[in-house]
Amino acid sequence: MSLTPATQQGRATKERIVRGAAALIAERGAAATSLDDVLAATGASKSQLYHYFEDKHGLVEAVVDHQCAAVLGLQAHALASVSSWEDLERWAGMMVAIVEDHGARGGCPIGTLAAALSDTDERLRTSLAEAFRAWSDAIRGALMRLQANGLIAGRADIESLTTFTLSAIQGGLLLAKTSRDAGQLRIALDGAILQLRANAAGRP
Amino acid sequence: MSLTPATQQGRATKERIVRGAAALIAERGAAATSLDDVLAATGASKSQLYHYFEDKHGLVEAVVDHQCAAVLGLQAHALASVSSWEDLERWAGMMVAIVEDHGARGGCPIGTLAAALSDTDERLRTSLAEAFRAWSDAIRGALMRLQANGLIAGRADIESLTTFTLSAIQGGLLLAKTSRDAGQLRIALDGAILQLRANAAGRP
DNA sequence: GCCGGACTGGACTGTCAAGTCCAACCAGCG
DNA sequence: CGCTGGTTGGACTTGACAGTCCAGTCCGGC
Repeated sequence: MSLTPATQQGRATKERIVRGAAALIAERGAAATSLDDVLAATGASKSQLYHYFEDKHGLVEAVVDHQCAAVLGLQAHALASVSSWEDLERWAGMMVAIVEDHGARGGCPIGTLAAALSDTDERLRTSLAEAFRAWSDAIRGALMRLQANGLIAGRADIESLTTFTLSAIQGGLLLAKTSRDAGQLRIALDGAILQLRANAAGRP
Repeated sequence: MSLTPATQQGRATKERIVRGAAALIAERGAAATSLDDVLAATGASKSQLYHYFEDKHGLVEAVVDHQCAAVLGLQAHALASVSSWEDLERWAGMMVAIVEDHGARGGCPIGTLAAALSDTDERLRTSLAEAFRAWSDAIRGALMRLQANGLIAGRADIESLTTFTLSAIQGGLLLAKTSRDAGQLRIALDGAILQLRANAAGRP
């Protein structure tokens, strides 16, 4: 259980620690990130860290929540404006561009955390599972909008298509990061979109 | 660079250490596995470990190679016997069954290692990327067999379908492990197969 | 001004894990 | 038998890291 800061200053400090820790953990993993590393990177002191977080585990929890919120914020926003095939292509292009900009390193922060922490900590696993569920919700929303616009057939199994799309995203990100080639993500997303289009409503 | 044992006894010892370490690392991750844990689990001593491996990093390399070989052996074998849609369905069923048997924990050993180590160590990243490439080869082989049997159209883009299939596998495994629900893998694989069937050769 | 609580700096401690070292052990072989 | 080289047991050293503690500082309210 982490303490909620009472002052503006305290909030800033806690925020700074979480952001710094999130950056370090994203690039080297939670286990390989020491508290001293976080302290050095953020210019905070031991007592500040332990003032706001129970222990290292508490910090990691905060980082997980932070990353989930960040990724979901971006995805929910981007997917919320999808209501045509062109929009969907644009969204896919954005995903690939982001990965390319990072030199195809890191992949999806949530995916990486999920792979590493799901088997280690039950509480974190459920947080991550929840994040994937929320991401699914955003995708489902977009698909239903396409359906409402008559682009996807009414009888299509939206639920399965949603899960399938998310798995293509995650798998594509993992392959891209491992092979350092954003093209793998491109192929995975194109494949997923092709699948969606296969469910296109027939001409009226 | 790890030393190759000169005697039968030495070979057995090294093998025992790698297998034990692989099991521990698969369930808790490389960073969370101490050498003492490995020693305790295998009944080996410090000097044995350092006799056969340079250091911990060397052991992890050996474990990565071992896991890649194990998974690929299984996959290459299972995919080599695929030459009809029924075979492919059977293969998918096997994958889901394996995951279910493990209580949807752990996911793909290669995928988990890739997520954790790709950003940490370049040598390991290339090993993992190589493993994915070999896995792709096995998938491509199966698809080309389907194509040769007239089940997939000659003009289909086998290369993209291969990458797409692998990304569905990995994404499905990650979602399954995070949500502790093998059904997510089932959906991902069904989706991939549906996509392949969409490329079915037209009736002659 | 001054009191109390939120916040901060940083020294300190205990634990644990990586890696070293050496004294053995156990073949096979001359 | 005694030597040699591969192998083994386990104590020991060293360093890093999580977590503790206390002496403060800062700031709003009275």
